[in-house]
Amino acid sequence: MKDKKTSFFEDVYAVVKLIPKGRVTSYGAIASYLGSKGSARMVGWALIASHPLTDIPAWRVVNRNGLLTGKQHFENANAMQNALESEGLTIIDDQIQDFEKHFWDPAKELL
DNA sequence: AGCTTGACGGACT
DNA sequence: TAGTCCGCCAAGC
Repeated sequence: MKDKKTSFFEDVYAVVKLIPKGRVTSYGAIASYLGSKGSARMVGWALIASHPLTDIPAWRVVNRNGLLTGKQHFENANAMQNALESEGLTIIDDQIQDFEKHFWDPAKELL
């Protein structure tokens, strides 16, 4: 469709919504899956716009270090960590433990 | 119309 | 190994 209005955002939302419970992914992984690898910032920017949507489990998206860098953008920084722990994850000092074990790569899992 | 910032990531020193 | 710089793309000022 010429209406390529398919904003980078909508694409990000679709992937984030597909993240299974108890799993997490990184901005770069999503960006790479979308084809805009290198523009991980855009993914984060899109998630900011996803705030009012509340249908986007943005808390399942962290940086490649498994660090909750974006918790600051949530209404309550504790909400992000709490949500992840509620899904069976362990977070210490805003860092996900065994992050690689819970890592969910759309380019592989979603494929 | 141009500069700065920003939920990142990778490369370089 | 750790610290620093540059690059990506869009929005705000």
